[in-house]
Amino acid sequence: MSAIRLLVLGSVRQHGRAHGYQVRNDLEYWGAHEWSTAKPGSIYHALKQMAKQGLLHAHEIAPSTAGGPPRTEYEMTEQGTEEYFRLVRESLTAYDQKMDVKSAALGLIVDLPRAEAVSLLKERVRRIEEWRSAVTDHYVPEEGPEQLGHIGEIMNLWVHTADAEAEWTQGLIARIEGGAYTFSGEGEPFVGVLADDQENPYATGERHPGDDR
Amino acid sequence: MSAIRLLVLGSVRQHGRAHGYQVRNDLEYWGAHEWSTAKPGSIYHALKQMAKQGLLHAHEIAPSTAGGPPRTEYEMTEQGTEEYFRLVRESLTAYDQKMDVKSAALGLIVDLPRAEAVSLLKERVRRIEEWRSAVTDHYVPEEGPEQLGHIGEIMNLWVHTADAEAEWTQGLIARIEGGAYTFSGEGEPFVGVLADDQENPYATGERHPGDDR
DNA sequence: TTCTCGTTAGTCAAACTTGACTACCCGACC
DNA sequence: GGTCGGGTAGTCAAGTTTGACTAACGAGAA
Repeated sequence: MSAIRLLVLGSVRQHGRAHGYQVRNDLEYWGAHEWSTAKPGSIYHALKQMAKQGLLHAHEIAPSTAGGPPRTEYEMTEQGTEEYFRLVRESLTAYDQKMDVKSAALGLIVDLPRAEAVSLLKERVRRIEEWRSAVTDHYVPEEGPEQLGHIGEIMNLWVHTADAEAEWTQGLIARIEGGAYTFSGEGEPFVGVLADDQENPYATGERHPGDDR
Repeated sequence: MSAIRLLVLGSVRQHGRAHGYQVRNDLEYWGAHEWSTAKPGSIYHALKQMAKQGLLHAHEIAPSTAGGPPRTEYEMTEQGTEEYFRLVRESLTAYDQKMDVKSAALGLIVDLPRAEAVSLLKERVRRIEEWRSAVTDHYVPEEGPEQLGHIGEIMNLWVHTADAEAEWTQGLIARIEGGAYTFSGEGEPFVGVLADDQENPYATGERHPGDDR
């Protein structure tokens, strides 16, 4: 599953009520167009789809004074909030080496209480290690690893990547346990969206690092 | 871009001529259903699309004696071969942190001459380092990194991942330069596809490590 | 004999993604 | 006073992916 729903729900939730263009701007502000499928088409599609499924409630709104077509504003439903937290938790614990899901989950992690964030990350590390030993056990043929030829390098890369990520996650856990960042229920949350009147420093259309796709 | 075309072209090329089910089996043998979008629908779609675009040539064939519907066999065209090598080269050098493309490229790297493989991998390392410095330069705000809050961890993860991959790639380069594996033009190639009569040890439907998606 | 199961080979609708496009308004420039 | 660029808000067709489904045949069980 892609990170698009997670990102869109996260944005709508922080606004309370938002229209597509606002969400689109948030995601651009977060840099999400560079590491996920967050293009206009996907965002509007996700909004409509989730409205159809009852995760969001849609309101038709007259065109803004700034010009442009009439907008649709979306609000979280109870069901949407539940789904949002389910997705955040799942994305934090599931090891599936997809950059977009990882990055999105990391950006939204502070919507959880600190203790839960830590325990989910520990679960993630546990699963990475489980995955690692399953792979090394399963894909080493009885005739010895030479049988795999250069194909063995694929597994080698996976394992190396998994190790690097586990190590990094341990570091993150330590930082969070050490009191870094502001989590849910700990006072003024980190401002992760643009206010209505705030300009977006990244909405320039200019090339950014990571624009390699 | 996904890895599906690369994988399908790689499989057809090694067979000389192949029908969809054969390709599907190869990809399963390679484990590709676990780290890429290689499901039946995608495979057959890619074959048809590439036939339409002139990368493959399609032959209608009577049903096999083993039962089932009539098959279509595909053969590489000149254009398809060109596109295949373009894709392999591009996938080896472009740093876009997509597991599927990386794994596919690694599996097909021996279709290139050894010297070229090495120089493409060196180019890859160069690009990773370029990307790294672009990211660290660009995303550290003037007011100091604290301004980013927990969002900075996303960048932190990227950089850590990039470093791990660069290091691993250096290791691979060393192994290849040290004479490991058999590359194009070096005699009997590594057998990377299933012969017609060979059973597929992985086509069991059984759960494998990495089935986390 | 008939039934069911597994293998062979592929199709299809629904969902999602891509990239380009529309239409409106405002302010600046010439 | 016209028009040109840029911001606002979104649509659309074409391409891709997903997951479930079909249909034919052979082998072995009941």
